[in-house]
Formats: sequence, C-alpha cells, structure tokens
Amino acid sequence: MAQQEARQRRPSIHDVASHAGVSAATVSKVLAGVTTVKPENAQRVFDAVERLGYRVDPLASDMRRAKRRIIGAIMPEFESEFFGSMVTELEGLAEQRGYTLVAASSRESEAREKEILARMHDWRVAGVVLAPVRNEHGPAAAFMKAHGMTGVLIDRVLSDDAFDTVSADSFAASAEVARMLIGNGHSHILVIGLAEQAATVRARLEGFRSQALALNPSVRIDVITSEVSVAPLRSSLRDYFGRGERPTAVYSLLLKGTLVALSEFRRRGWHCPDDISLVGFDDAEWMQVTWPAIAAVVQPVRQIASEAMNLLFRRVEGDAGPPTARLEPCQVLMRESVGSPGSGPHSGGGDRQQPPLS
Amino acid sequence: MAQQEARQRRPSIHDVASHAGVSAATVSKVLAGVTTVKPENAQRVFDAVERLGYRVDPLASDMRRAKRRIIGAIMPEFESEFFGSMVTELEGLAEQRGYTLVAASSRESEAREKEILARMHDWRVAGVVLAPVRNEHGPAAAFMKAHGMTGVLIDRVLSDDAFDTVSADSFAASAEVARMLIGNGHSHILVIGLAEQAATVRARLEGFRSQALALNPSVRIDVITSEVSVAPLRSSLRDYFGRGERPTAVYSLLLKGTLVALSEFRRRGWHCPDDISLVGFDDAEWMQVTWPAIAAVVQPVRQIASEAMNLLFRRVEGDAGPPTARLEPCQVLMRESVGSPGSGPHSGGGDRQQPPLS
DNA sequence: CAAGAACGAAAAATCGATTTATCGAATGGA
DNA sequence: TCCATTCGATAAATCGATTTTTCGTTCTTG
Repeated sequence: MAQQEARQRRPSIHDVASHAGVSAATVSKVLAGVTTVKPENAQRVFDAVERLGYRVDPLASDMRRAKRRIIGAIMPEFESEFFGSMVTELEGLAEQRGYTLVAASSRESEAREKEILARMHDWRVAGVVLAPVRNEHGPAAAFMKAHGMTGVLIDRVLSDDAFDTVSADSFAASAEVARMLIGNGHSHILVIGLAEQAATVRARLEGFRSQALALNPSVRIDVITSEVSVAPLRSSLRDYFGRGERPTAVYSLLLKGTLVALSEFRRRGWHCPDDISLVGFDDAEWMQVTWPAIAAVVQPVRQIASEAMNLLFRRVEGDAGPPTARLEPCQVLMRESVGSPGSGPHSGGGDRQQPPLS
Repeated sequence: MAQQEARQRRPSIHDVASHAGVSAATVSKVLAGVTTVKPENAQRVFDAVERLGYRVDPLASDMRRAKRRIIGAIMPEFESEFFGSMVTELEGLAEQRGYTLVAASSRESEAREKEILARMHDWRVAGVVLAPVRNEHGPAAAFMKAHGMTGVLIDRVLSDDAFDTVSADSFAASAEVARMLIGNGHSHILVIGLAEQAATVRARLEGFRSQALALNPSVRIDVITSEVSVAPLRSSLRDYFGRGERPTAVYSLLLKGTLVALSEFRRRGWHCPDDISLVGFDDAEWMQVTWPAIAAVVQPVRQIASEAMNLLFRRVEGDAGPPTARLEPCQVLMRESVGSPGSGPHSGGGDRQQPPLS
C-alpha cells in the first residue's frame, strides 16, 4: 500500500520518473502499455508507482487530446425512476470505457439545456447523451450541430438527420395497449398526455389510435392533452368527467398523467378496474403494490442506455456513417387496474377485491 | 454572435491575444477582472472575445490550481425521488458558484463508494458531498480522512470528528410520528426497517420508541429489521403476520419498507386504515394519490443540500474550525392511511371509503 | 570494418490556461 | 537633469501529463 501523508502534494509523473531512474516519457509509455521499453525499466516504473501510490491525473492527461475522456449526459430531470436509472446505467457504461460521466439536469427547460450544452462544449467532452426536453428539433440539438459536437439523442426523439437517436418503441407499445383494452371490450377510451414532448407522446397516441381503430372501427377515443404543464391537464380532466363523460378506460401517455388520473379517480370515488380501467405509459416501483396494481408500459432503460453508448462511442472513434434511429421494444405489464367494462357498478358500492392469500 | 465554423479548432487564449494585439497574460487578466489594464486594451480584448466566440477552457484553467473547480457528489442511488432531487439541488448550488458537479452512484456498495472517491481524488476535486451507504464510519470517510480531502457527509450520518454532517432530524420526526400514532390510540405498533444503514435508521427507531414509551409506558413496540436487503425484510414481515401478530399500526423507517408493508397488506387483503394504519419515513409523489393516501415523513431535501454546500464551500475556502453536525427538521404529513385502531373490521369485508366529491 | 538500420530512452514541444519575473516607458522628486 | 518609482504589459515558468524529435548504442550487412 502506498504510504502517503495526508494533505501532502500528490506525486506527479516526474516523481515516479526520478524514483525509477528514468524519464517521464518512459513512465508515460510504460503506463500506456507501450512494449518498446526494456522489461527491467518497466519493472522499476511499476515499483515506483506502487511505492508512491501514483495515479494519473485525468485532467492533465486529457489536456493534449482534442476529445477528452468525458461524456456529458443531459436529462430533463433526475427525480423520476426512469431518468434516475438511465443516469446510473450511462454512468456505468462510461466508466467501463474509462470515461467520466458528467450528468446535468435541464429541469425541463430548453434554455437551460442549451446552456448546459455550451458548458459541456467548454469542457471539450468527447460526446453527449442528450435526452431533450421536447424533441430532436430543439435549440440544444441545433447547438450541437453548429459546433460539430458528437452526440446521441435519446427518449423524447424519433429520428434526426444529424444524430443517432435511441428511444423506446412507443408506437408498438401503445398498439399493444390498444389490443389489450379493445380485447377487454372497451369501446370508449380516454387518452391523456402532455403535448409539449411532441416526439414520443405523438407516437404513443398514434400507435394507440391506429391499432384501436383497426380492431374496432367504431371505438370512441377522446384525447385530453395540455401544452404547458400538468396543472391544466388536471383541470381539463376534471371538466371532462364533470361534463358527464364516462369512458370505460383511460390510457395515460406519461407517468405524471397516470398520477393525475389516479388522483381524479379517487376524488370521485371511482375504483379500478370496477368503475374504470387504467393503463399508464412508464412503470414505477409503487405501481405493483398499490390497490389495485396499475398496468403499465415498461421502458427498456438498460437497452436504451447501452445502445446509446455503443452508438456514441462508435462516433467518438470516428464513424461517419449516416445517423441511425433505433427503437427499443417495451414490455406491457397487464395488472389489476385493467378489467372489462361493466364488470362493476359505476359509482358507489362494490366490495374491494380480495386477492387470494399466499 | 460568434461566427465559428463547425468542427473547427476552438479559439484559445492566444488567438484572442493576437486578435486584440496584446499578450495572452493580458487577456487572462482582463477576463479575471484585474484592474491594472489600460481600458483601451481591455476593450480590445472584450471585442476579440466577442468576435471569436471565445470561452475559457475550464480544464486548462484548472490545471494550475491545487483545488479544481469541481465538486464531487456520491449518492447511494439515483432512482429515488430523494436522491434525485438531492442531486438536482446540489448541481444548481455548485453551478451558482461556478463549479461543475460530478455525480456518481455508489449503488449501495461501500466498495464502489471508495473507488469512486479515489477517482474523484484523482480529479483533485475541491470537495465532496458524500451520502454514505451505511454511515459516517465507512471506508469512504476513512479514505477522505487519510488523503486530506475536504467534504461534507449527508443523510445517513449523525456526526463525525473530521467532517461536517447534515441530515434530516430523524429523531424528532419519529417522535412526532409516535405522538401521532399514540394520540390515535394505537398500543401495539410494528416498526420495520433495514439495520444496515445504522446511523439514521437507529435514530428513527430510538426517536419513535422513546416518545411512544413516554406517552404510553405500556405500548407494545415490535421491531423487524433486516441486515442485508429488502427481500429478508419481506419474508420476516410475512412470517410475523403469519404467526398471528396483529399490530394496529406499522411505522416504516424507510421508503422501501413502506412498499414492502403495502404489498404485504394487499397480499392479505388488509386495508388502510380500517385494518391497519401505516406511516412511512420518506415521502413520494404517488403516496398522495393512492387509496388511501399514505402518511409520510417529508425530508427537507432543499435545506440539506443548501446547508451541505454552504459548509463545504466554507471548508474549501480554508475554514478549519471544528466539524459541525446539523439536523434539519422534517415535516410529518398526516394522511388517510392513519386512523384509530378498531375503526374497521380486521379481516374481510369493509366497504372502501368513499371520499366526498369535489 | 564501415555504413546503415533498429532499438531504447531522453530531451523537448505541446495542450491552454495562470502566475511570476522581467522589462521598457512614463512619472516623480531631488 | 538624473535616478528612483510606478505603471502596464510582455516574456517565461508552471501545472502534469502525452507525443514528437533527437540522440546514443547496438546489431546488421555489404
């Protein structure tokens, strides 16, 4: 073990060099694995490294290269399971390749997104994994393009003419949700979402609508979206039910919508699935322990992260082929929140379901 | 706006210098705000900066200083709301001071925690905000001590003889939960938790127990903890109820425990609060929309982050006073999951509650 | 045996800033 | 008028690595 007093200056490559009786260049080569060094000298270098507890300063090491061994990650937020595990995955993958991941939250603001990107450009990051706030056409992607940055766009994107994109196959997953609901006999379905995040949400809506209509041309699909935030969505939903609309199922295109739907159900005293069925895009840990468990579309976080990093490093290493647009398949989890219409009274009564013991 | 072709080498301080007709040293001084520069030259520098779109390279800029303008943050995980928003807050605060935050997830592993710390030491970070996996006595804190790193410990810590600590006042919050439950007439309460995270969980347990006993000396408090992970906790809980134990309330010392309790309740067909009351340490967005809404202790994330950063920068700037141990007050949210014992039948039946409309 | 290739390692240049040392010109006082 | 300050700015050193260039040996080979 290295004996190094606390608060003391850390040993530099020159300290190692003098201890080993060689030049700094030789130390650098030994540590880089160059083979044109006499074995005896290499051993002396390793010994000195061990004795001094020397470790390369990544900052100094990166100085001379145009692309530093840093990957930037920009997420709309860190508070959700989805982006939280996305960052965890990306961090691990970057680390595996000897890169440092610097993650930042755009806090759902495109202006901030661009500022962060500019700062990452200042750092001369090798590449960026950007989960844009809205879609691939925002100012951030434009900035990346204008400055020749290499990057991959994920999540709220469909395809781009300059960057590789990776996202969940929202269209296919939504089609499966449609099959599930139509198959259960639902013929009046409400879809809720936030239109801001155009790219994915639109795909989710279209995937659902097209499949639902294909299976039952007379199905009635109502859509409630909000441009701005979740608050208007809540009041629109309240108005909608207040007008006496009674769909038998709700499909929420995003997690926050699922929460809004649930809270509105509970305000009105409705139960899933007796009074109304519910499916949400995006899964969360709590959804399987609530009563009832909420059916959900599970996004393939791991695959998205892994594919994004593969593509990114291919570009970092110089690949200049045309950009690709990948869609990773989702899993649709059927849970108790989905039933057949009319299986329960629409208001009041209705014993709670009693799941079998053990 | 700067006219800069894509993919072109970024302008360096020397480019600015030659465009402005001065030396690089002068440019550096102007940008650092030194006043001993002729106003005319300063203006020429600003003009050149503007024209070239020059921005300082933070990496190069940090080379010469012993402490780089980087703050490291190590969290046990990124998947939860708590640590997610903690990182968001820390990032904002670091940014305000012109520092870059590099966040990493120890994934609940002390070994990994130490490795990450070593890597951050390699980067010569100015300071570290460490949320240790277990408590302040882990190998990570020891590493920091041994290498003279400056840092602040947060969340799962009580106090330390080398570092400032900041955490939620678990003891006081748990005492308030005790007042709430005892006040509602509960006299047989189950407390569940994971003992691994000794520091805080123990405080939560003791705070609850002491206050509960003070209010009702004959109260029966059962405790189920697991050393390792959440799985044993689940089976212990199953066994406990299987033996016929029927506490009237459960207090979970951490979020995962709340989920385990809920899922066990639902497996047995029990309802809150008719069959059993539930309070959890740590709040989450979904807890207020479930049926019933779950009473919870809200941790003061913002205050913890802000206080941690204040203390950290005080140390970075050289303060060598004795370490402080701060406790930030929590808020206890009473919700529907808590009722009085015996208000509902203990098994079977029991109409669901119908909250009033609007 | 001498010219040339091959080898291994040291010296020097480089990355992009900051900081210290140096230097010339203008200013001031004697 | 001359020397000592002061001022403003430049040259040079520095941070800690990597990479290129240079250089001295040893090994080939005609």
